[in-house]
Amino acid sequence: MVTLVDVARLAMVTTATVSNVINGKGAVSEKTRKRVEAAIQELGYRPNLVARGLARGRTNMLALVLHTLSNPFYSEFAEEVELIAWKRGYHVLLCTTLQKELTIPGHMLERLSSRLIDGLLLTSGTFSLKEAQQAMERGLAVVLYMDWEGADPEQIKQFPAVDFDLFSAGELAAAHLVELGHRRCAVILEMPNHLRRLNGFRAGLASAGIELDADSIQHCSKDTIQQGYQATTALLALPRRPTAIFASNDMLAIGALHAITDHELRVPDDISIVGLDDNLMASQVSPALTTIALPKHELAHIGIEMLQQAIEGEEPVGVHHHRLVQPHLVVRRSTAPPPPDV
Amino acid sequence: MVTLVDVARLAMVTTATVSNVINGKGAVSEKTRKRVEAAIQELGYRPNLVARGLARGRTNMLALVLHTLSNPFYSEFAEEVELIAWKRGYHVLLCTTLQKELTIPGHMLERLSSRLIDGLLLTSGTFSLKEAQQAMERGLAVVLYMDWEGADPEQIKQFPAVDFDLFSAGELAAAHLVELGHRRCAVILEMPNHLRRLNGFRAGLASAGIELDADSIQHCSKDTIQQGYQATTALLALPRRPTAIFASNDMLAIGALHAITDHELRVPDDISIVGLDDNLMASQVSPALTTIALPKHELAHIGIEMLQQAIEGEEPVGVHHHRLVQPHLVVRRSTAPPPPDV
DNA sequence: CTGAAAGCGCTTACAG
DNA sequence: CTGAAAGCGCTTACAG
Repeated sequence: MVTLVDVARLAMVTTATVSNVINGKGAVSEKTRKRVEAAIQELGYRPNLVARGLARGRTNMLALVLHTLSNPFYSEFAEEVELIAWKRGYHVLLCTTLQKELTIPGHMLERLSSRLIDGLLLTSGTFSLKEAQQAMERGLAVVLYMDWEGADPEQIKQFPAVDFDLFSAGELAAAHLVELGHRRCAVILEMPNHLRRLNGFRAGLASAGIELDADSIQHCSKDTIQQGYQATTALLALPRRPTAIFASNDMLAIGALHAITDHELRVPDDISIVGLDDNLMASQVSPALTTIALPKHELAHIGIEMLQQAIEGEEPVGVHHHRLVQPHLVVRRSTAPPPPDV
Repeated sequence: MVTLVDVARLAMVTTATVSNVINGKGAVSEKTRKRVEAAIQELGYRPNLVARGLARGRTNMLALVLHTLSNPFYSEFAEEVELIAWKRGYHVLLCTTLQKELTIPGHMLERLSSRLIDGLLLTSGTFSLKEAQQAMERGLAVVLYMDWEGADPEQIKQFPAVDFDLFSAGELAAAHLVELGHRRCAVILEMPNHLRRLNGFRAGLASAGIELDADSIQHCSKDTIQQGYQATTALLALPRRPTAIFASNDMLAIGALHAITDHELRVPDDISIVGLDDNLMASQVSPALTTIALPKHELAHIGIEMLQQAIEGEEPVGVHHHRLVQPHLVVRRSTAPPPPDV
């Protein structure tokens, strides 16, 4: 292994100087800089990042903590995060918590707080805020990503956080359906996590004077096609069938699509569907799904930016601002005006 | 930050002894061990993994290099890898190459070869074997994961490698359809990557005396629902419509499902479908997909085991064995005997 | 502009 | 069984 010392020796300077040219700091004369660079080239020198990490007290690694990667939403998001982090010179450690729940809680956090990483990107459903607090106390920068609405607002304030404006997402869905002329709308949603979406949807309908019946709200426990299928089957059995369904997630919406088709009804002719998320499958199913797109790239970007600020200590402690990313409507083929005969 | 020195001071021993009790090596008397453990508890000491990494020349981190996470197959696999690595005390760095193709090739590999990680899990479609070779020369352990069949066999031999037996997967699909009584079969597959699956399928049919017509093979360039839809649409337009379709991937199979349904035909009454992969969606679509399951867990497990051996230098250089993981048939509702009137 | 030196927090032979 | 010491490969004030 060729080290700084080897380079220094060949270039006939001290390691401090080599370090300076590599990091572009300190004043180095043009002449010795050239000499050092030549030596680096000749020896094929690559800095040892572990040694650098120890000396600097910073490793340029982040951990992304997710519940699971088996939901397209999260895996697309993870890929996005990794790309953005990469561009800024960070590596990202992947941490998935779902399958590990049986092991000692906190064990994971301990390993992560052992100076290996500079910061933590935390999505909800993984660690508790109390655990996050502990991580911060051990000197880790922490940013909250997504869906922490259920938590105590006082605690949330302790952290920088980014999220989608999901209330607004619900409103957008309602506005679209109202504009098409629907009045009998139903909702299938994952509870309790998707409450904001429901509230937004309800508010959107309300502003057009439409109410949402209690029996036209179907709860699911997971964001799967299957649960969407079942929930929709229940809706189709209603005495007054809805003309439009808002699904709080694209997976649920796809399940709704299947259920409706299997019941010999047509989307959007008989029933319209609006999803939420705009995952990769949304545009591929048939008919392509009208959905509320959540700009993952933007969320990932802002989150990493905030984390970087926290790492560099620019963030005034205890006064963390929270940011919301705005969703937007993507109209495809699963929505249309309600059938005339209803 | 509390360090080894602090612990040593409190326990009134030297750092070597503290290190020994933490790592459970060297003989330490029961009495001092207790004292050291008490000191660790009292101070809340956590070893600095970066310092340890530098001293040991090993970081207990792996990198998983994937083309993308946006295919459920890969994201499920990644989650599996992370879990297994975790249990063995490794962290995994996520590296996705798809969106980075425009940046300088090899740049990524350079960063990864900077002593940050002990080993590389490489799937195909990411780095070239030449680049992998360079990584090995820089002292990185490398294991090849999946789908390297297109590469030069002489080069492959340089690496330990695991893969699914995809020829056998194709055979299984054929055997199942033959057993149900199908004789007019079609294939949709991603080319050129899925050649082994096709060959296996063909061989399976051949052993029952059935041939595969050239026009009943549809190529796709990507594993997406949409491409499966289009390929199937083409098959449905054939003068002699097939009674069964083998899709080389579940996403394609799901696309086939949609296409058939949209053409007012029924699965499996009119046409049977067999997928390949058994991703999370396979059981959720309607009808649930009969498919050839690729045991990802087993592949992940073996791969990490091989990598660990390579890291620990137990693997004799240049004599790497390759392992194949056997797939199996999962029968669900998308296959049935062919319709009687055909 | 360059060098000599201490330090980051561990581990690992080697004495005793 | 325990200690004294060197070493892992960098970075960072501080002199000069």
